[in-house]
Amino acid sequence: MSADVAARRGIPDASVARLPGYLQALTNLAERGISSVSSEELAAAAGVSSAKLRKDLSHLGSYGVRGVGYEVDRLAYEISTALGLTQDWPVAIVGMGNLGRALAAYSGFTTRGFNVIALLDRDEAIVGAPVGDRTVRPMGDLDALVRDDRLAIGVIATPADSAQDVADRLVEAGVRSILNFAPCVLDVPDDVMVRKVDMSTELQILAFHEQRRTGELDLGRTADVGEVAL
Amino acid sequence: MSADVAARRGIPDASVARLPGYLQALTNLAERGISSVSSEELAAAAGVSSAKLRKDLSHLGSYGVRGVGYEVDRLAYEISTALGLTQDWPVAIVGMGNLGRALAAYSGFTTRGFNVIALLDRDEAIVGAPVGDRTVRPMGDLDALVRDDRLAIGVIATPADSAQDVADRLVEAGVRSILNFAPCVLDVPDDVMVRKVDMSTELQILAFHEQRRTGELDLGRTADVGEVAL
DNA sequence: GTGACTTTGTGCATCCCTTCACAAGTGCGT
DNA sequence: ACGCACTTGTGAAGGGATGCACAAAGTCAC
Repeated sequence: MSADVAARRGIPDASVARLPGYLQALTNLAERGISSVSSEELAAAAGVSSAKLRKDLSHLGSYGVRGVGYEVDRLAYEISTALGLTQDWPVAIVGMGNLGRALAAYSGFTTRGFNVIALLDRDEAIVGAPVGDRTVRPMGDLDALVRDDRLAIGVIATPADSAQDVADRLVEAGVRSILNFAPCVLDVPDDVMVRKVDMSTELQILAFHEQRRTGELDLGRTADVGEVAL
Repeated sequence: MSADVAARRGIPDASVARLPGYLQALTNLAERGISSVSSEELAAAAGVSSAKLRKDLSHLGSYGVRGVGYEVDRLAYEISTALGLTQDWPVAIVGMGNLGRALAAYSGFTTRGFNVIALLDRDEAIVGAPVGDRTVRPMGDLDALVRDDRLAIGVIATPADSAQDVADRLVEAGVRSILNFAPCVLDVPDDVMVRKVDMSTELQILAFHEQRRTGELDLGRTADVGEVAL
C-alpha cells in the first residue's frame, strides 16, 4: 500500500537521524546470535524509548510481528534499505592533516555502505604522499572522480579557512552531500546537503550543562528551590 | 530582572546547541575588525534565520540595541558567560589510537574554554609513550585528576567495545560530562551527560537523502510530482 | 479450537520549537 | 524638536516530535 511511498517520502528528519542507531544496535544483537528482539529491548539497546522506536519503525513499514517482536536480520535489512546502504557510496576525504589521516584510517567508514575512494589535498607538497595504502591526490581529480567513479559524498577535514574553498570545488564538481568537520558554516546551493561535525561545539554544550550544574549547587546553599528573590 | 534566572535556568536545549555557532561567527567578525552586527547579518553568518537568532539571544537577556544591532565583543562575552567558557574546563582524552591522537593534536580544543590536561590509555604498552608534548598516562590516574585538577569532562576515543568500560571508570572517578566518539550507546547514571559524535551516523544520514534524491529523479521520468498512483 | 498472554502499530494529547508579525525603542538627519 | 528609518524583543500562531494508552493481531499451551 502506502508503505513504499512512506518509505521514500515522509520519514521525519528526527526519525532518520535515529535509524543509524537502531541499525547499530541490531548489528550488535546479530553478532551475539540474537535473532529476535522486542521494541522494548531494542529501544534500550539504542538508548531511546520504546514508543519512539515503534513510531520510527512504523514510518518504514510494518516489519514486526505482534506478540513476538522484530526479526533482527529482517529489520536490519529494511533499515539498511531505507537508509540507502544496500549500495556502497563512494566517499572522498579532502584535507590530509591530523584529522584527515585519522578519518582515512577509521574503520567505521568501510564497515558498511561506504567506500573511501580517494584522499585529496590542496597542498601540492602533500599530493603524492602515501597515507595508509592510498596516495594523496590533487583537487583537480575531483571532476574525474564524480564522472568516472560516481563520487557522491565529500568529507571536509581541512582547517576552517580553506573549508569554503573546498566546498565550492566539491559543489562545482557535482558533489551534493558534504560532511564538514571544519568549525565553520558552509555556504552552498539549496540542493546541496551539509552536515557538520564539530567537537568544539559539543564540548561547549557539555560545558554549559556542567556550569549550570555547579551553579545550582552553589545556589542550593542559600535558596532551595524555585524563583530567586530579587 | 529575571534575565539572570533565565540565563541559568530556562534556556531551551535547541538554543544552547546553537550558541557555539553564534560565538564562532562573532569571533570571526571580531577578527575582521567588525564591531557591530545586526541579527540579520549574524544569522546569515551562523546559518540560521534571524528570528531564531533573536529568540535564542533573548533567552540570555537583552544585549542588543534597537535600530542598531549587537556589539560584537559584548555579545561574544555574554554568550561565553552563558556557556560557562569564562573558565577553562579541564579535559581528559581516553584512547590514544588514530582518533585520540588526532584529537590530542586538534587545536580547536585549546582555542578557548578548554584545556586538555591528560591523555590516557588502558593499554599498558602505550602508557608512557609521548604524544605531542604530553605523555600517555594510565587509567589509574583518573581519580587524582578529578580530585587534584578538577577534571570535569572526559572524551572517549576508544574502539566501541571498550567504550563502556572507560565510561564506567570515568563515572566512578566523578566525571559527569562525557563526549563519546565511539560508535555505541553508553549506559550511565541519570546525572551524567553524554554527547555522541559519530561520523558513521552522519554519513548514513547523508546517504538517506542522497538516495531519496536519486530515487526521485528516477521517479520523475514517469510521474512529475505529487502522489504516486497505485 | 479456544482462551490467555504478549507485543506491535497508531490515534490522541501534550509539549517544545520555529516562524510570523508587530509594537517598542533607538539613532539620524533636518 | 521632530519625524523617519531601522532593528530588537516578544506575544501568538503553526508545525513537529514525543509520550500515552489501547485496540488489533499474533503466539503458545493445552
